Order: sequence, then C-alpha cells, then structure tokens
Amino acid sequence: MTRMSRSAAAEHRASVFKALGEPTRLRIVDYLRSRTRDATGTEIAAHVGISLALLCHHTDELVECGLLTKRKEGQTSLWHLNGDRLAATVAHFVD
Amino acid sequence: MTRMSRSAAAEHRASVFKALGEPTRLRIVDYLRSRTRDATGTEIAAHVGISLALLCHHTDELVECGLLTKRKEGQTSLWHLNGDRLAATVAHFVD
DNA sequence: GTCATGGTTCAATGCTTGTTAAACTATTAA
DNA sequence: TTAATAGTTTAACAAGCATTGAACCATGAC
Repeated sequence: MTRMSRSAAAEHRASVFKALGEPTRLRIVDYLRSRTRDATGTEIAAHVGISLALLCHHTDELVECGLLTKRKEGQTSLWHLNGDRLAATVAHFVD
Repeated sequence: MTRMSRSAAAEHRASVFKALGEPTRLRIVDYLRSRTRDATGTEIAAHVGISLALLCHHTDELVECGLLTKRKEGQTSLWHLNGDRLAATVAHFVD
C-alpha cells in the first residue's frame, strides 16, 4: 500500500472486513491460517464443505481485497493467505 | 463470552467483521475510538454525515453484534464502544 | 484420439441490505 | 399547553450477494 487518501484507505479496510464478514469466507481464511503450506481448491472446498464453483466465487472476492493470492501449477490452483495484509488491516484496532 | 461451540464462535466472529465491513459503520467505530468519552447520536451522525434515522439503523447492527452498547440520559442516547469485544475478535489474527 | 480431473464462468433465483422519507414517541423549554 | 429537540420505527425501493446447476476450458492419464 503506497499512498492512499484517508477515505480510500477506510473503504479498502472495510472491503477486507466485508470479505471476512461471511462465515464461509472466514472459514476459508481460518483454514489457510491453520496450514503451513498453500492449499489447492479441492482441498479447501472439501474442508469447508462447499462446491468448487462456490469456492471460486468466494476466493475471487478474497483475492480482490488482497487477502489471498492465486498461483497455477498445471491444472490445479494454489491459494496463499497474505498474512501481512490481514495484520495491517487489523492493526488499526490494536493499541 | 462464557461458553460457545466452535462454529457458533466463528459465526459470531463473522458477524462482527460483517458489521465492520460497511464503510459508514467502520467510520462510526473509528470515530468512537478516536474519542475518550461516549458520543451522542447527533454528534456521531453529524461527524459521519448521515441522518439520525440511518444512524439508528447502523448502530442497531453494531449493538447486535456486541461492538456497541447504548445508554439513555433523558432524551439523548449515548453510545459506547466495547473495545474488549473488538480486541477479542481481532485477536485471532494476531500471532 | 478419448476420458477424467480441477477449475472457471454464466444465468437464474431468492434473500439480504443500505438508503430515504414519513410517521411516531419521549423529553425538555417556553 | 405548545413547540422544539433527540431519537426510533416503519414501509418501500433498488442494489448487491450467496447459492445452485449447467456449460465450459484446460491439463494429465490412458
């Protein structure tokens, strides 16, 4: 995050919270946090108990707000949790 | 928070993030955090730039998820930010 | 080539949510 | 009692969102 107006920063911070404010997405993030290695789509979908189609939808939103990054290896996709972004967003509320 | 199942706790945590995931509500919380004393409805509404009716709607949701508490003094209402609840929700993401 | 696997996109559906304006209650002031 | 202030509730509307199933596109195995 290089430079950003105060309100734009607030909007962005809100978009991260919004992404976390959906139980399924929160479980995706929690699952990724519980692991050491990045996870494939099938792994996440199975663990969270949703279809791949729905996973795609949710990960799109998590990627959009910068919480996740995606990388392709052959036909499988690997998702990585951006811990720094998460910590930075939350840092506003830690004294 | 006395006792709660793992999934119920996750749902509740999500509800807090959801409340914070709306720019107007995030500004309400930020404003309350920037102050030392509790704030009246008119103060908050003026600072955030919304009507009292809309403020009522948003504070209802913030009270619902335990982030705010309300107290009445005469005809004015005073809102208090529950910093502990906020810190507890966010603590999951701080190593 | 054919087939299965892993993921993505699309369209449709129904539910939720943010916002507005108007009506309403309770308290304080004149 | 009348009027203003502070907040609440309600109804209504548009916009957004989560979910589903089907179609689609690559990649890898046979």
